[in-house]
Amino acid sequence: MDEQTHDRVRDVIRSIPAGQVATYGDVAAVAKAPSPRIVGRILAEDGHDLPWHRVLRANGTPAPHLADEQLQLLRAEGVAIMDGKIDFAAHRWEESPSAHAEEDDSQPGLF
DNA sequence: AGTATGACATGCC
DNA sequence: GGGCATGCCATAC
Repeated sequence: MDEQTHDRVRDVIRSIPAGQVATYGDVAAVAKAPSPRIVGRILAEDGHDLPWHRVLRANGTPAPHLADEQLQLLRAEGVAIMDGKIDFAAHRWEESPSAHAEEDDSQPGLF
């Protein structure tokens, strides 16, 4: 598996500031993951150390089993919850790939 | 070794 | 608005 993608996804999620949220698709896009599914899988595998609660679905609603924890954690960070759903318009994390811009092509040391 | 599934997203009908 | 199919990778059986 690609450690780079794996690491990038974790890095991106860690880059999400408190009080803001992002969708799997956004994280996948910023982390340059081949598919948003990878993001969900990485969270399930190695996301225990990451603010996984800041990652939501495109609908603004987390997974059914996690939704309860999600909403509480997010609300604790100051996120506005609209009837069990996150207010995207108010807390959508601005994908700033350039902000942490790692090398994308790069063969480190191969230059 | 192959099939099914999972913290998903997107396109089409 | 809801259901079906596809892309992708790892784990479980």
